[in-house]
Amino acid sequence: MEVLKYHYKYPHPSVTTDCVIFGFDGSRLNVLLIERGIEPFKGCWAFPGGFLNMDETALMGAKRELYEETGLEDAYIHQFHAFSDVNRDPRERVITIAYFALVRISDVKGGDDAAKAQWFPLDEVPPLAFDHDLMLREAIKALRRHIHFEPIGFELLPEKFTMTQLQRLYEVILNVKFDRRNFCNKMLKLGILTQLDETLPMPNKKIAFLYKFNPDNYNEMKEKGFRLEF
Amino acid sequence: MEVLKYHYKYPHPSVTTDCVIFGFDGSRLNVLLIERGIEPFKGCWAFPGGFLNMDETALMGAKRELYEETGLEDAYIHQFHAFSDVNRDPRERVITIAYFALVRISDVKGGDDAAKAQWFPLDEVPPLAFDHDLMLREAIKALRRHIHFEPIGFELLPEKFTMTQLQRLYEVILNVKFDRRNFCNKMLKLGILTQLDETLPMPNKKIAFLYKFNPDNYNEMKEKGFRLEF
DNA sequence: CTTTTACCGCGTAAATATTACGCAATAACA
DNA sequence: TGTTATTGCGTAATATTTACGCGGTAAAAG
Repeated sequence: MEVLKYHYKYPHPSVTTDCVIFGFDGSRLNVLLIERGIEPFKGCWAFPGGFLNMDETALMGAKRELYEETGLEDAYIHQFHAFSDVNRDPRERVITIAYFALVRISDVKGGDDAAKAQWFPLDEVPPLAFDHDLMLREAIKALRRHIHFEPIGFELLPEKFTMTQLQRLYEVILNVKFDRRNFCNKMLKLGILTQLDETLPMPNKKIAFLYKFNPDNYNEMKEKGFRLEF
Repeated sequence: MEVLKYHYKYPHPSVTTDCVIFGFDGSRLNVLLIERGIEPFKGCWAFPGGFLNMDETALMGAKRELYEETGLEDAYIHQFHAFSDVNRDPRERVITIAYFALVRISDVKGGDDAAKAQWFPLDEVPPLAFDHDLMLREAIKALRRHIHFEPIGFELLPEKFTMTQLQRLYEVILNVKFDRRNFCNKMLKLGILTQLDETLPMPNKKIAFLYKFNPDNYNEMKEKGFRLEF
């Protein structure tokens, strides 16, 4: 029998970090899910996550989970809620500090983990393990609020992108429709975009200008307090 | 010697909830602090908080802390961040799920706790125990963001209030100055205020109209997605 | 007792931002 | 070769925000 090494006078909950990883496929917002290989909820899909080590912060834990599943080390990552319902894990009391991450789907390599990982568009997400359905709703709400204070969309697009791609992204995240011309004017007036000389190298339709994100202007705006209204 | 009852194969952190309680004294935003009676940080001021019981959620724990210090049961309360730095508590690994609460200072009774509690205006807050200085900065940031999505100011004012009081509150929270006439117009146009026939019963200056918050209209707006821009 | 000062409520005009479209050009597709 | 979808470049109407003016009241100051 295994020796139990850690003794407490009062019971302590387990603490885990979960990471809701958002990606944009050009038309829809996706999340990366893991198929659970063990009970409970074996065979169910869930967000990547795991127990927090005693020498790492929650942020470090979330980054570790992200790295294990995607190979990415520098993605945008943000804590949005701690979930603490008493019976959210059937095994024992587990408190989860949840983060969302924004990544480029094309940058994601297969994880080190043997676990099966797969992207799901938001409207095709299957029922999830634990309270992860709730977690997803909260992550989306947090993302929608966050987008008003930081132009996080750029983390989801390729380095060079067309205005239409950017518009689609904002429309999908906020679940609204914009007029193309008005959206373009507003975005350009912000001054955080640089128009490139290049045009779309893979033209299905008419050629379109490519833009890239201008980090100098963006960081300056962030200092002064960014506000993006739609 | 005490018997240690709870055994784990892997170490578990302790989990606590802390509650940053905001109050408005008519001209400044205040927080309620507790003078610590025990080590560590004995004699230092800190936010009320304590260990989470195994049968309560973090929200229940935060409400319990709030009740113990203020006697209030129905105050506005909102989770804003989980703090997880490895050495934030010198005794052991402690993770804190932090909430902020908005209360009317006049409603606060002395707590059940023997602990010494005292209101401090934000610009007179002493150095705090643990990482509570950081916690306060994060709470203020969260409050400032939150005010754009919910008219939380009403939780901090008396039931009947003058437009000037409301303006002061918003100015103090957002750290800006508004034109009195423009602020008034904007607020009234929102449709969440009801003007009362009464006037200020304690007139230092000219008599001023009293308003109250109209919960029907407010709740309706919240359904449709509230956005308060300043 | 008179003046000063600080509020209060009620406005309005100018500047700015948002919204709703028009239109010609390009390229895929039938 | 016409149809359709998409791109870039506008502009006019509308709404919102901002910056003030004015007369009145009351406490405080001279």
